[in-house]
Parts: sequence; C-alpha cells; structure tokens
Amino acid sequence: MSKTPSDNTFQAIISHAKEYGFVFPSSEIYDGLSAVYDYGPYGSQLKKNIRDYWWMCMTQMNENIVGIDAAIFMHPTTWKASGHVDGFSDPLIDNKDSKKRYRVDHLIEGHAEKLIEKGDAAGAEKIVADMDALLANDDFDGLKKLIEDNKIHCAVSGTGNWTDIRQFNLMFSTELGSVAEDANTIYLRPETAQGIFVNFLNVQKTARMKIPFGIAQTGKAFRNEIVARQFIFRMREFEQMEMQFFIKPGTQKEWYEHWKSERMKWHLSLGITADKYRFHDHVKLAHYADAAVDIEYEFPFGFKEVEGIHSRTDFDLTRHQEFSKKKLQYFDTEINQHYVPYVIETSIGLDRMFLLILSNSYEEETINKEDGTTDSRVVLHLPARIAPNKLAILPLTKKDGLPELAKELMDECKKSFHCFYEEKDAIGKRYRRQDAIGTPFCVTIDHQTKEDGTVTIRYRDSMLQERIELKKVKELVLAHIS
RNA sequence: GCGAAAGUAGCUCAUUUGGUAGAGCACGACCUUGCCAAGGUCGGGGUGGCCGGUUCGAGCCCGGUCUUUCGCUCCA
Repeated sequence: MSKTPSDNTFQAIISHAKEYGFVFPSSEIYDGLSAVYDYGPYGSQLKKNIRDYWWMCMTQMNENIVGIDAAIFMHPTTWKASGHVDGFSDPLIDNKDSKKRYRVDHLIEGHAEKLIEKGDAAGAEKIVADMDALLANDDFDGLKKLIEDNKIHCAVSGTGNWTDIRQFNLMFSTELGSVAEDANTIYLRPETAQGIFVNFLNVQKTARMKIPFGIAQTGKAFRNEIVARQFIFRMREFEQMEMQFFIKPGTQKEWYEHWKSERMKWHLSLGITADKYRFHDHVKLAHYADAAVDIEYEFPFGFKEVEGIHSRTDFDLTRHQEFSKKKLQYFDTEINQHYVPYVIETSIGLDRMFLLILSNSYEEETINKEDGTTDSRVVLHLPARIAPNKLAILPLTKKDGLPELAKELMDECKKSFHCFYEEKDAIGKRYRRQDAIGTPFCVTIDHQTKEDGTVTIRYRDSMLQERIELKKVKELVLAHIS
C-alpha cells in the first residue's frame, strides 16, 4: 500500500478526475474557459459531502456558531469599507527585458526618492504631483509618457523598455439596474466574509447570541486573478467556507490559538496524516489582521495553502460603522459595556479541500497475488463519511433470484445513504470500478444468501472480505459514516 | 503577463522522410461464466483542439488562436 509519488501524479489525478466524472473543464466543447471547471456526478457529490461535513462540524457541533447564506451581490460601499476597491486596483507596468512587474505609483515614487537624494527636491515634487493628477484621471498613456520622459529605468535590467500600463482589478464587476443611465456598478464578492460582517447585528439579535459566538457561511466568491492555474487549486470562481468568530477585545490571542488548533483537528479527523500538513505563519500581515496563519498541505506540486486563520481585529466592523453610519456594537452584560467585537476568522477553500482529498486518496496500487503474479488497481481511499457512494450492492449473478434480494437491500439502504447497484461484468471488475470512485464498501449477494441470509462484504482499502448477516449491512455502513 | 513543452476515441498512447487514422483499456448488446480488472462474438465512438497558409494532396510543414502543464511573475 505504498503511495507512488512521481512527476506524473498530478497529471494522473486530473485525468482520473475527468475519466470518472469528478471534474470536467468548463465549456469543453468550446475549447474550455481558462481556469474554470465543472464538477461531475461524483465530484459534485464529493464536494457537497465535504461542505456538509464542515457545516455540521461548525454549526451542529458548536452551540455558539450559527449559519447564514448571504447574497453574492452586495451594496458597492461594502467593498469600499472592506478596502477591496482602493487596495486592489493599482495600475501595473512590466519591464520587457527583466520581466519584472511594478506598481506604477511605486516605480515613480522610487524615482522621486532618488531625485531627492541627488538634491533635486523640486523635480521630485513635480513628478509626484504630475503622477497624482494622471492617476486621478486614470490616464495610463500619460503615466507611461511620464515614465519615459523622465527616463525611469528598471532596477533589474536597467532599461526603459516598458509594456503599456494595465489596470488589474481583483473584483469582477457588472451592472445593477435595467438601463445604463441609472446603472450602478456592483461587484461579485471577492470573499464571503463581508456578508457575515454586515449581518452581524441581525444575526446576534435574532439568534440571541452572546459573545463569544461565530457565524458560518459557505458560498461562491470571485477574484479576477492575473494568473489562475494548477487545475482547481486557483480558480477565478471558487467556493469558500468561512466562519467569523466574534470575541471580546483583548482575548484575540487565546481564540486565535483555539481555532488554529481546532481547525487542524478537523483536517486530521478526515484521516489525513499530520506529516502532510504544516502551519505557515504570515510575516507580512494584511491590512486587517494582527495575526495570520495558513494551514498548508503537501499537494503533488508542493506545500500550498488550504485554509487561513486570521485575527482580523475590529477592522471590518469598525470600517462598516464608519461607512454605513450605523453602530455595530455589542452590549456585554458581564461588564456593562458596549464595544466593537474582535474577530477570529477561519477561511477554507472548498475546491482546494476537494483537491486535497483527491490528492491524498489517489493511489496506483500494485497487488501481489497468491500465485506470484502482480496486478494493479487505481483506488481512491476517500474517507467513508465523504465518499460519493457509500455502498455498492452486487448480485453475484443476474439470475436465481439474486438481483431481487439485492434490490431489497438497495431499497432498505438508499433512504439512509448513497448506494450503487450493478449486475454487469465479473465481480472482480465491479469491485475495481468501485475502487476507482472511492466506494468504501461492496456487498455481494450470492447463492448462500438465499440459504442463510449472509452476504460477503468487501472492504475497499484492505480488499479483505468477510461474511456478515444481510440485515447487519445497513448498520455497519452507518457506523462507519456517522 | 513572459518563457518552455504539449493537444490524435471517454483514458493512456501509436501512426519512420506529407498520400484522407490504429491499438490497449473503457463503453453498449449477446453467449459462456461466477468472489478481485475472465473468455468469445458483434457494435457505437475521431471534420487529428480551432482558423488560415503552402501543396495535386496536411494529423505531419508554416502562421495565428484557444486550452493544459511546468518555470518566472502575481496571489490583500
């Protein structure tokens, strides 16, 4: 049962995902759309199972966490308050020789500092003033001319061989309103968190929550990444599972540690070994955070972030107070005081978690058979509780009344979990097909079943078989998936 | 965005220098069988990513484009 890591593993996983109906390139008949993917029959079920497991662990296992489902569209001012409008729409320029990319304002300001060093303070002041005027008008041609006229060169290549200036805006925009005259630019949310912050008081009051408490949410978010790559790891449309935990100011350190440890426990609860995970502390913090850590997993292409835990302070709620002119405060009856709560955020990418599960489960296994020959199989060791199919029900033959018995079992079990029925092909081949989609259990109905009411149950990972009573099948499977 | 490589059946890949495409597995039907990818017969499936050029003739040569992977870059 050894893993077979190789340069081809990632390619093999992508092929497997497509061949068995987990993930397809989007709009494939039109050549696909860059970095957009669709989830197929088994993929959508697996994704839903991961989401449901997260949701259950958050909202069901924690009495002080409740869920919401906020809209993707939000009032445009939301993104001014959050810092997304101003922070992430900077014009950029590339040097063609060094391939180095600069923020235009950084490049020009750097040049101005050099002028000051040379004693030309007036020249520096003028160029910065010119830049500000051009930036205010979004005059990219003028900015490029400013760079060229002042002979600003790249620090790496030393040349002035520049591309045109481009604006990279992180957020996708569209228009709300029927006609252009009263059209209002609105954005597709680049993170789900803001839907939680703006609903803070609604939730706190209606669910009668007392601090500390959390609000959980899953949903799509959209980021116009300059480069989106590596299969479903970085997509422009993706799904987040976020929980914002509201706490008393000053207690953020302990809650940050609490959630850091709780979230790692969640990952390990899926049976993934600890050596595939590591924490990565942020040195450079985002504008909203006073501490941040990534949970990284060793993908076939290296350790990469799956989840982030951020201590967001009172940044978001305070900003929304300022921009909305509405108080977003909590009255703490223990200390008889109003305050803006601090927030610890846990934010995990569902698509990344999906890829993690797929990467961790995929194995090309070589089997040594009793007669000395070897055989191979591709198996997905999916955790039973999130596998798309839980149980395959296979009559050994399609006659002698075996299909009828199998269908009775099917009817009994399918109300409780996903079952798969098949009578085609030899039994070994049917087992292997289930291995490839990660079904943890197969039961075979044979002639002996008619005599003594027992069946063979076959375990995916060990390939071992044992006879159990037909009527115990359902409870055995349930015991493994709950 | 820059650079490199690739794109032929659902998947993995052949098709030696240009002469209108094949295999294995997979898929469907039937027969034989019946506890770890069994055998047989038959069958479905490809305007060779797409567009254009050169040529009597292009999967193969040339240009463009789309998509993917890798390296830079980017990633609050």
